[in-house]
Amino acid sequence: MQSEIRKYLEKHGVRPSLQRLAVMEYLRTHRTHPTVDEIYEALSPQIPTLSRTTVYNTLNRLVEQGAILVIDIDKGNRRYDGFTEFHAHFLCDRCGVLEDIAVEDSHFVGQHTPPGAQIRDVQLLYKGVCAGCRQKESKNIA
Amino acid sequence: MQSEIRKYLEKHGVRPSLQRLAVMEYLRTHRTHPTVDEIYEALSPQIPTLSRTTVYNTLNRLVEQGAILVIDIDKGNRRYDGFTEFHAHFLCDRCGVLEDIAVEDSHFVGQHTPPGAQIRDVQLLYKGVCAGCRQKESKNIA
DNA sequence: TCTATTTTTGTAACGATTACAAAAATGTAA
DNA sequence: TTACATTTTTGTAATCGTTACAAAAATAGA
Repeated sequence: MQSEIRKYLEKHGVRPSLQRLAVMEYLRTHRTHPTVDEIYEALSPQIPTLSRTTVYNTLNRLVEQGAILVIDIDKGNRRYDGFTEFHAHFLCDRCGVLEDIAVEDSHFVGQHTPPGAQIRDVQLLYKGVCAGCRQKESKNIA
Repeated sequence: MQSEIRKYLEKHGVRPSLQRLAVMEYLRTHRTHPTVDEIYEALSPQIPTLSRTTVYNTLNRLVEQGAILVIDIDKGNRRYDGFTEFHAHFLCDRCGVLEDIAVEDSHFVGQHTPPGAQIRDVQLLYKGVCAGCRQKESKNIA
């Protein structure tokens, strides 16, 4: 596990420090698209000296090097995705859960390019209300 | 023109005050996906007493009522879109320009819904470098 | 070991957005 | 019209995620 993460970082030109390994491994083992604070809180017990700034720095570096993706949704906190293969996301407006959606990419990638432009990234986001929140709301009304 | 904007607001349950009409009309006549500040600066000459807070309030209200869309891209400022029919966007990483892209919506809307969820909005964003910025960069290198 | 470079850390600053309360505008009823 | 209630606007202060910065710690190379 750890050695795979190490190779993954090196492949993307990121030196595998303790903190970077921990952040990268967290993203690879938690497909919840966590925020900076969620990552910081989760890793603090293991790395008591960890600083929030380090988490910010690390994530920014990983994004620059193409090792992870940023997802900017709604207001507030940025979220991160350790898996860069093309896939869509579903965001629940109510509880904020953000899920992966498998999508055939042929309809998106390489399509709809403005003349002369070069596309580097395609983001497809579905927004709405998840099954759980719909159930809660229907109970409240009834 | 003005009366159409007025009808549009009323259709969405928003009372057509002077400020709201101005913001809504600005979005319908400038398809540049402006930021709060761009809207504020543009309308200040016409409405000298205009407050930035009013622009924020108005935009939030319009979004709530489904009259306009928010686009959260990268870090920094939120951008607004006065046209709610489905279309994709292209964002230039370099100059920040955000353009509409006409897209056949059959591949997206109503597709890929997680079980039990209700979809309200679909956002498709292409990121890359626009024709103009590519040209500038190739000149700098040569 | 010694030295240069990179990384981490904590604090302070920044900036977009929101909270809040007062002032202004608008609507309604007599 | 007047009086009163409601909505909207406005300006300031607060909030909060993120970044800037400089010192401390860790790491790499000779």
